[in-house]
Amino acid sequence: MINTTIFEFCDHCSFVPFCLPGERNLSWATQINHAVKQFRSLKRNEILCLPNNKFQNLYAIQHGVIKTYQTEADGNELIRGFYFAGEILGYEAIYTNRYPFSAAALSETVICEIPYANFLELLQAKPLLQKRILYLMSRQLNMGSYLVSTTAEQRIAAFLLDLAMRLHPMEEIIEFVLPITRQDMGRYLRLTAETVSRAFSRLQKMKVIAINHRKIEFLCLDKLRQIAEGVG
Amino acid sequence: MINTTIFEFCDHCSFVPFCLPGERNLSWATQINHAVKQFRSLKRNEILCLPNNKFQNLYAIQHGVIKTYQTEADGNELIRGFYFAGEILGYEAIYTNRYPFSAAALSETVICEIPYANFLELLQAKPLLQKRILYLMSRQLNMGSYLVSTTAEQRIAAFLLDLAMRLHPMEEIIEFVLPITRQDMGRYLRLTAETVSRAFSRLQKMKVIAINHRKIEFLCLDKLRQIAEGVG
DNA sequence: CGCTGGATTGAGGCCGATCAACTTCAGTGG
DNA sequence: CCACTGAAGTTGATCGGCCTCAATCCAGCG
Repeated sequence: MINTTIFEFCDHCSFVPFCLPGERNLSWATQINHAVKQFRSLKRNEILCLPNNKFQNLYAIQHGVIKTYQTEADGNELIRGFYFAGEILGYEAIYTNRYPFSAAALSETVICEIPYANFLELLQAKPLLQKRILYLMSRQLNMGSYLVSTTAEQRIAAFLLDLAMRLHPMEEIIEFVLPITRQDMGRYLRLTAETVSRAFSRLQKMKVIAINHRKIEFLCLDKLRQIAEGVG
Repeated sequence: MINTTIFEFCDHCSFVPFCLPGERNLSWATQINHAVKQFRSLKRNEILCLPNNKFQNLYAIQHGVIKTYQTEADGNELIRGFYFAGEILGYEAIYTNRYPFSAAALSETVICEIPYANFLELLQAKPLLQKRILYLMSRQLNMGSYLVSTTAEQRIAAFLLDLAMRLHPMEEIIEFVLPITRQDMGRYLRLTAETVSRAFSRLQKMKVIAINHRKIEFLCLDKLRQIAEGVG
C-alpha cells in the first residue's frame, strides 16, 4: 500500500538513489521514513519557506512546481529558480544557514521534507551516495546559466528548451503545457510579462513555436536552439 | 622548507580543512602532495582550461585571480565568475563532466590542482569533511546572486561590496585595489565598460566612493549597501 | 451572466549600448 | 631623459531594446 504509493512518485526523483539505493522493498521504505517526511502537500500559492527562516530541511519535489524568489525594496519580485518534479530545493541554505529566499507553490504541489541533519547522517552512513549529491549540487550550479544571455529572445528560447527538458527528462517532447505565467517567466528572466508575450508572438510569426495561452509546441527545434545560442 | 612554503599560502584557503585537518606537519604535507599538485603557476592571460575539456581537476586559487567565461556566437565574452585566493573553481564541471567555460588568469596566479578522483577518495576517507564541501558548494550557489538586480548602479554597488569581502575575508576593509578591468566587470555584470565607468563617476559624485583608476575607497558603506539593496 | 486574473497589443519614454574622441598611464627603447 | 606605443579609462552624443502605462481580449468560474 504505502509501498506502491511511495515508489510511484519516487520513480523520477533525483533523490531516489539516496532514498532507495538498491532493492526497493517496504522495510527500506519504512527505514527512510525516519529520515524523510513524505508527502507534505501544498496548495497553489502556499508558502513553503520565508527568507531568514532557519535552514532545517531540503525539499524534494514529488509533483508540482515551486518557485524561489526574493522581493526587492521597491516591491519588485525577483524569481531565483523554479523546481519541478524530481528536483531538490534548498542547497543554497547550507551556506547561509537560513533560506535566502521565499519559496511558494505555483500549483498543487507535493514535497518530501528532508531534515538536513538526517541528510548528513545518511550521507555518512552511505559514502557512495556522496558522489551523487556532489553531482546534484553541481547540476544546481549549472541551472539558469542562460540567464546571462544578452537579448530577451535568447533568454526566452533557452528557457523554453530548459523547461521542456526538465518537465520531461526522459523523452524529447515538443509539445507541453507551460506551468508558469508570463509574469513569472519575466520575473525569472528579468523581463516584463509584456516583453515575454511579445517575444512569443514574434517566435510564433517566425514559425519557430506555436503558442496558445499555456499550450506550446516547438515547430523548429533547431531554429529555437540557434536563437538560444544567439546565432542569427 | 616546503613546510613553511605550503602553509604560508594555505592559511586563507577554503580547502584547508580538507587538505590540512588538525595538526600541521611535514608528514601530512607530503601525504597530501599525492592528492594535490601544489603550486602550478599561471602568467597573466594564461589559459587554465577550455570549454569541453574533460573534467579532471578542481582548482584552488592560492594567489591571484582567475575568471571563467564563455564566448557567444557573436564573439561577445560573458564572464561567469571570478575566483580569488582561497576559493575553489570547477564545481560546475562535476555535473557536465566537461568544463562548461574557459578559465584564464587575470594576473600572475598560483593554483593547486586537485584531481577529482583523489578528491572523492579523500572525502570518503574523511567523512567529516563532507560537511565542509557541501558548505563550500552551497556558497558557490549563492555567488553572484546580486546579478539579478535590475539597475546597473545596484549591480555595481553589490559587486564592489562582494569584491571587498572576498579579497579580504577576515577584515572589513574600505580601501583596496581593483584586480579587474572595467571591461571585465562589465562582462560579468552584463554592462559595458562605459556604463561601469559612468556609474563609478556617479557614485564618486555622490561621495559614496572615491575612485582613481584601480584604487578604490568606500566613503559611505551604509549608502553603498543601500544602493546595492535598491533602496533610494 | 458578470467577475477576475492572465495574455495580448499599441504608444511613448528611459536606461544602457554604441560609436567616437580624448586622456592617462605603464612599458619600451632610443 | 623623453618620444613612442598600446591598453585602460573617462566623457559626450546618439540610438535602440525593453519598460511603462493603458486598453482590450480571453478563459475559467462562481
